[in-house]
Amino acid sequence: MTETSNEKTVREASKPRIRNIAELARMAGVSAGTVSRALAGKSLVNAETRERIQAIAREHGFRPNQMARRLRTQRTGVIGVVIPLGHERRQHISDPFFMTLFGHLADALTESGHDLMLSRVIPGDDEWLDRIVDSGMLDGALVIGQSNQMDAIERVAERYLPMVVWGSHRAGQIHCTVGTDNRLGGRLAAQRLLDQGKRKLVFFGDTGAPEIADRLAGAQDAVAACAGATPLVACSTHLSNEEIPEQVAGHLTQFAGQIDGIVCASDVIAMTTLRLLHERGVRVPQDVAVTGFDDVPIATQTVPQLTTVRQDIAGGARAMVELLTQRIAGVETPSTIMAPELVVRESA
Amino acid sequence: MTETSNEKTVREASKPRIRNIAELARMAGVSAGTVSRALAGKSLVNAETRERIQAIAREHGFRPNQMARRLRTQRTGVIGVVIPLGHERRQHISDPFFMTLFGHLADALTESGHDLMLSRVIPGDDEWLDRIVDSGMLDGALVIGQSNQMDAIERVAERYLPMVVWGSHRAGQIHCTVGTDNRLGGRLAAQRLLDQGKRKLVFFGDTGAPEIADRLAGAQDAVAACAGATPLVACSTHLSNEEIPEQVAGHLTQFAGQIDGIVCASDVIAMTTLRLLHERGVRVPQDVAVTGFDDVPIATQTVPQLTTVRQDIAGGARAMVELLTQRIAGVETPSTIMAPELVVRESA
DNA sequence: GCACGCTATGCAATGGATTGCATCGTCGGC
DNA sequence: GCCGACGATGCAATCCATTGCATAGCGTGC
Repeated sequence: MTETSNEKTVREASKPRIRNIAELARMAGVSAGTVSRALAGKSLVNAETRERIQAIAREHGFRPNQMARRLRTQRTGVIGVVIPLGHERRQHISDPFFMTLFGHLADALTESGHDLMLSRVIPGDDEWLDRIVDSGMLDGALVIGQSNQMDAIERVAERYLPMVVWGSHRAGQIHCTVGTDNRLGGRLAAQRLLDQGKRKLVFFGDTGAPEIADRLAGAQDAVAACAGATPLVACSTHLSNEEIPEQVAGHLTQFAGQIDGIVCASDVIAMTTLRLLHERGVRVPQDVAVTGFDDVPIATQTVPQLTTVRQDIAGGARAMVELLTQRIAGVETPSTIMAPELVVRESA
Repeated sequence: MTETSNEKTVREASKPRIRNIAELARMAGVSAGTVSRALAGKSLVNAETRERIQAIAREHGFRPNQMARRLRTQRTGVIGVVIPLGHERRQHISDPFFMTLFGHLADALTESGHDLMLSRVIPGDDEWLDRIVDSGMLDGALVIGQSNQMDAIERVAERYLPMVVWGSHRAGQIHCTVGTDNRLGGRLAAQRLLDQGKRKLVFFGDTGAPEIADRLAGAQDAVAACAGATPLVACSTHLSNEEIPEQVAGHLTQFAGQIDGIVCASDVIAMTTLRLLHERGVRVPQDVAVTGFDDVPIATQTVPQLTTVRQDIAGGARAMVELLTQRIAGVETPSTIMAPELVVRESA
């Protein structure tokens, strides 16, 4: 039954299917080597022969087996994009920042002729990244976010060159990162609130990830430098979509009436914060001003529109691919740190 | 220079690297075949020998070359996820619906032990899908959205069994789809507006994609069945994030004061609509009620929260993977159509 | 007319794991 | 003490495209 329906479906193309290069060679009356060269468009083959071979291939819809090709050439053309979900299992599915970066990476990789293989990992042991880079499937790896896996990443970087990581750069680290100056970004956000006359600020974010910790540090820098400002309070707020509303609501209740500015570690947190403030009848930005971080597309669609710190996600994606290409070629590239930019809209 | 830094980096592991199974076999004093069996955990090998071989492999961080394995076994364990960007080049990068589905697919595939290879294609010719499925890299393909590429998909489905498509099912079509009953969904949305006493409805969406066309048809069904309701007007609104605000703004200006309900083809369109209505001082839902479609996570974060038609995205993703698994095994599975569900929140 | 060079093509090794079949040794049964 | 059986392992074919080297054929220059 199974086989029947299978065969019925498989065999219906107009021309008999060509299985491999040798078969095509027989049909064309040449050797397999010549077919290989002809299909690769090499100039070593007579133009006429090449055309003939390509015509047959086209007619029968033949395409050389990629596995064999890759085994032989030792290059796969595949780049692994790895998302370590260190603490937040569900974070990235709906996280617009990650998805935006991912989309741009897909664009940049496609343009440079690479395929993209996605691995979402819940790091169980400390070998998860080793397994990926040693699979023999990849020409290189792009890691999105360090999560709490700095050690595992660092260890692999010691021996595996073609890897670029989105995240924070710490002094002395081996692995190559692309990322924003998060500390400066955090400072810009807090400074904006201070400039608007706000003095009682809180920070919403999960400082388990190094990027977020940097943003908090930057915000603290700004607040500490401002006479009359209450010391910045950090409220742990995870990045998972399910948890944000509850946690933010808790914070807002706790600090009701005692704060006038909120530095959010991401636009997603900010968006929820805006909605919950609205439900409580708090006016934004008059009563409480709010800043986001990332400047993802939805930041322009919130009510009120979000004042946020922009990361150049598209540029970062291009940089990651460019650096990776160099590393695949054997060049030991340095990290790239991009400047954040304050985008003033309505919420602060 | 390049080579130097490369060598320096490559050679730093504690143990000398094992290149292939034969080398490991020599070290263990057995044949390559035995090593292969031992690493695969097969019972044909003596338990003691197996342990010894595995120990050596672990110690040296050896993992068998996947290319060779796949070439030999003719199975790759890789599923291609294909996103045809028929008309809207930028749509999917930021489209939360797509990203949510994609995330769930990634989960489901990972759980079933598959790797995920992403292909974003701008269909240039009518061979784009052939190229993907004939690459010899994939055990199967999942196509997200039919876009305007029904013909290309249908043609490939005639000869290529292991493919499942997210989208609409049309009578007589060959390819296997998983999707929501979009017509019913459209009807539910419009009916909700009618039930709230709205009588002058418009539809925002791009009917170039079959799913959207179905939603419109469903909405029209409901409106046509309602005595006293003005015929539904369809306003073309593309799904790309850059175009939505402009187009929606145009529609709102055009119909200012003449409408009291908007059926949006997606939550993203609805979200922008909510913001623009707010800017114009139009109260939602009192003056104009708005419905979305999809029920993506951000639908709960809008102001006011979005009344929308829920698609079971997670369930759909699981269904796609399940069907694909069967098709890989040679079973000709039928399409799955899921029931939509109206989720009433605040906007209608 | 011969030697040399160039182009087009064939030949065969190569990449690395998998697996059916053959083989060897050992143990149990009678 | 011999034979059959079974467990463990080796051998070699196989998957399929790529590519360095060899060669055949033709043309040209002297």
